[in-house]
Amino acid sequence: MELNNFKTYFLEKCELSRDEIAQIDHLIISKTVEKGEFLLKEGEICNHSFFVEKGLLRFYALNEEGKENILQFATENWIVSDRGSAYFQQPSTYYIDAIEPTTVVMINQDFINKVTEINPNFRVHNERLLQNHIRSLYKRVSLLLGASAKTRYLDFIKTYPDVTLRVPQWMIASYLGVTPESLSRVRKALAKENFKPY
Amino acid sequence: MELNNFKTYFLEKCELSRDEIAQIDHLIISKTVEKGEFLLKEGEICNHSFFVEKGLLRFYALNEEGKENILQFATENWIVSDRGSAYFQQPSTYYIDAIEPTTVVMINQDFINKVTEINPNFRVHNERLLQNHIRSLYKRVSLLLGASAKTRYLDFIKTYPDVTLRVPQWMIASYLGVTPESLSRVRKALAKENFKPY
DNA sequence: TTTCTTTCTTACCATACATCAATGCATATC
DNA sequence: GATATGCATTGATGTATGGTAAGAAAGAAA
Repeated sequence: MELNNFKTYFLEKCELSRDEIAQIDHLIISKTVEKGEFLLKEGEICNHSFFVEKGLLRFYALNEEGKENILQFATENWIVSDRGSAYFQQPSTYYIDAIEPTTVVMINQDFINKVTEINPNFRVHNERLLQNHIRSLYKRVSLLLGASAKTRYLDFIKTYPDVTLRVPQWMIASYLGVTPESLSRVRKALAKENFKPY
Repeated sequence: MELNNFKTYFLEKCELSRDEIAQIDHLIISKTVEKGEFLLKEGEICNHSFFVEKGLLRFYALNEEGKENILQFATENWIVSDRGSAYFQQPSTYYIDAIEPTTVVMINQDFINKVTEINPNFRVHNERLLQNHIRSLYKRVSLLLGASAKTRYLDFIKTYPDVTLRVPQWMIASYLGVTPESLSRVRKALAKENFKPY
């Protein structure tokens, strides 16, 4: 297994040297899952972060009526995890499954400790990830509080054009907090006003 | 100024000793603002985190139409900040103002560096704050995606009973993403089914 | 007290979005 | 080829919530 995305990520984003990466090579554990397979289910403790080497994951919750609320998608070079579950060692209330056949690198606390030991810069990178995450969540909340389905959809395809093309429409609807039917109508209205995303 | 809440917080939550707190005493800067005064406005870089010693703050954004979307309230012992703005040194898109006359402790990067130096345990505490923050944001997004105004309101008064009693209803409405009128109707319906929060 | 201001409520109507049900249209399976 | 399955669209209708406007209630100020 090559895992080139993962290694490039560490070289460029985390500023590790090739030599440093070689030192942790034996700790890199990857896993391949089929479409529909789960990496995390409600009730489990989420002891890994999943780096998407290839493929597409979704992170979602079930509400009381059993409806899926998609909180996040993750394509190549994204990391997804219920960090809270890992951090507080509490059962997760979320699910992670694969929308496409997907290869992930499984990052656990051991791995993080080791990398931090080799290069303390990794800690800085990790914090940047958290900060970015919070920012995107703030934006998400703002949009959900105030914006129409149309506005939210336009923001989505602008922010995640790659995801837009790879996931079924009903999942985008779930991410936006509307029904698939409503999203279909939003798209129809946009088409009528001659909107071209690409 | 006594700042007992702040010091107790550091003693208990951050596990600093009295001696260690004495060492940073000269770095503790507090500020008192009147009701309606701002601690942060859109366009400014948010170089502080604000620990609420006494009073009540709100953290909000304005949408395109000028409507306030309240993202967070902060009562005694809470910390509020646009950490993203501080971290990336970019102008904030948010506002922080006082709902009650409020005394805050202004925490800047210098302060954080100094405390971390004195007691590395502070870093752990800081990360716990971030993790908790992300968890609460996830929950918020889940509720906004799937739950009715009534459900969101019930969750709010359960999660923040103290805030519920101290802020005007139209601000709770703004936090929930509904109009004050709608919230009033939700409350009426709850009263009719003989709901007692306390 | 009286007045002024802000907040909350209520009534009426409008609208965005949900729900239900039918149809179309691919792609997969037999 | 026929048929099943999953997804997108459409129409009819329902419902939750929004918008407007007015009045009631509660504080704040005079």
